[in-house]
Amino acid sequence: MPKITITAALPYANGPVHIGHLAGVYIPADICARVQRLRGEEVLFICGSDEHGVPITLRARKEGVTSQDVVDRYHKIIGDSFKELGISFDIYSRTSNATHKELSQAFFKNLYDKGVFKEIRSEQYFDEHAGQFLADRYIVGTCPYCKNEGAYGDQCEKCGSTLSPTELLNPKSALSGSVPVMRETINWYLPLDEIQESFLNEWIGSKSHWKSNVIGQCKSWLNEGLRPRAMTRDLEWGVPVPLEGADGKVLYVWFEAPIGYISATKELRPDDWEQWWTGDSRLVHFIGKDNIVFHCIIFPAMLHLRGDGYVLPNHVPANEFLNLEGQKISTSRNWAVWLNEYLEEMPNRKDELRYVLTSIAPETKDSEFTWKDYQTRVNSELVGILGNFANRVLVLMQKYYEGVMPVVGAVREPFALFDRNLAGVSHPMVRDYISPVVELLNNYQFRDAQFKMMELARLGNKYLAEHEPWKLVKTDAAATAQVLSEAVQVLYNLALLMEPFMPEASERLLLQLGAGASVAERKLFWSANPQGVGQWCELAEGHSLGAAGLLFQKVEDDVIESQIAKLQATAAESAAALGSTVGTNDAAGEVALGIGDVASATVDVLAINAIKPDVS
RNA sequence: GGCGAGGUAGCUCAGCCGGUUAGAGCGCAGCACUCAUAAUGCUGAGGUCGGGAGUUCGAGUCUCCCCCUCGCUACCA
Repeated sequence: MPKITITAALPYANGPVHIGHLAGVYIPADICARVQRLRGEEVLFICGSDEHGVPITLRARKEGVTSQDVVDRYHKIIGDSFKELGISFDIYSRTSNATHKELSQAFFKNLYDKGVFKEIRSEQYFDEHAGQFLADRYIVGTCPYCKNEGAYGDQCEKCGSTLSPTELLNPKSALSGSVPVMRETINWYLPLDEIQESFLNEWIGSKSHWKSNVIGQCKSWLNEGLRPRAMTRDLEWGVPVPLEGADGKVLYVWFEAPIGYISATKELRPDDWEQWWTGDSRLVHFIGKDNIVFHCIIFPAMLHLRGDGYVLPNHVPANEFLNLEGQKISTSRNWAVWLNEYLEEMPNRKDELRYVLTSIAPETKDSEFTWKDYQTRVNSELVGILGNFANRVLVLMQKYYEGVMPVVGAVREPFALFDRNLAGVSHPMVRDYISPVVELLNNYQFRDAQFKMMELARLGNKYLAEHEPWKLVKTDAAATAQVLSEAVQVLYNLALLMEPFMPEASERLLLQLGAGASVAERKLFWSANPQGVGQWCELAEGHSLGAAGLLFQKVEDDVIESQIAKLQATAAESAAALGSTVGTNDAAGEVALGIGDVASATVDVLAINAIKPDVS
């Protein structure tokens, strides 16, 4: 049986995690990891903070602290909030630790010794004030085409032209505002062009089962023809290039960060980590659409060139972006719902967030989160359909049988929910509900899988409405026992089926059913036969149910209103702050960041412009 | 600008190797029920499937053109 390595994009330690990240990456990845564990697969779920790169140094400079201070702060905030939400990473590591430094340097050295890299000398802009080379993005000047004065060294946002820094008129450093000078430098490039024909075209071509957005993006790059890409940068903050005479150079973040998946595995399993990366192992990357190219082209290219049996990704189910109240999520404009704040302000509503974000997951296109929709989904689906079904069943059971599963004599057809002559995968409930959920999960269709799960709750409500045990109890004791008993079994299986989506609510419900949550029973449910399709599980006659309680609480209007008000207030505040710093030129400062940045987290470059350079 | 992904009911989204009356949830209207957090169940209204042209016996579904949104565009991550 192959091992399964599931990775979730490393969040960039430049800000907290928001609902866009969760909906696109961490919740689907968590559901996937939980399902595999329940099925008894050998799975590792790997993540950690991505702590290098220019934007972190800029934030540190802006705040007058060290880069390490910045990443320490966000690593803690991000890690704690993931843990509290119940994202079940086997490890949440970070790229500033020693294991990672050592392993990524070794990886680079290995490729270097194989003669993989091209050594290329080039002239780059250098900021003498700030004492560092400038990434194209951090050179600001006038666009040669449209004369926009706020154009970046790589692109003019106004007219959309792709630029190179030397084309900019009046170039200035976004760090210090000073005029940069050209300096010669040397960097090591990954020869993507050389392996396009021999490897990448065919490899990508073999991935016809991948999502259209992922394939499309890859083909777009391949069609253009790949070019060598620099794997080192002239920067202080990062993993030093492990070569003589490479002082002041670090590994490119996109070289080193994906290796973070491997180093985190090594940190977790020092003795057998290699089996997860070079053995009989399947690799799945959960990411947002903005880093498809890095996970589908560059990292696979690195692994391929490394050879040594390294596995290539089996699947990269990248998602699109989540919008918030009709607008793109934006860190610089503070237009986001931050996980750490949600957890504080909406206590005991973790599964509600998981549920809502799964039901609107941007699996095929950008999708939309609104607080009103959140309220509706919680109130009408979790409270109204699921919680209510659980509550009606449990209350009726207490009322009529004091919570003890009644003896059901001969099953009478008119009151039966399903044909008891069918078993295993042919069992009607398995065939119509459990198998489809499993199949959708196997297919990475988490939204549909969760919806199908909810249909079982709808079925339960319908079954009660059809047979009306509260009426039946007055005329037909045997039929009442049968109907309520079957309703309990539906609820029990529903509780098991809920687990990957809403682990805490599942646990609560199992407790109310007096079923605890034995591992054996879960395994039976999730992997009872070779297809990996679950088995219908039943509570025995005489079994005592636990105490009934409400599974979910309604979300009141005032809670929603205050969240919306907060969002608008903080956005207005941040707009005012930006406006005062950079005048009218505010919208130009958006730079998307982060390996895990699935929804346009941004930093304001021009605001940094106003900060005194630290020349010491 | 180039490339890629989208544009389907009031809202949020399915459907798209072309094939009978285009689906779901929410919202809305009516009915039923009263075990349940006024929850649930049933029925119904509601769409010229972004616009235009074409291929076809037949087009949300294929082709071409146009409009709009989002992403990528190689030194942001």
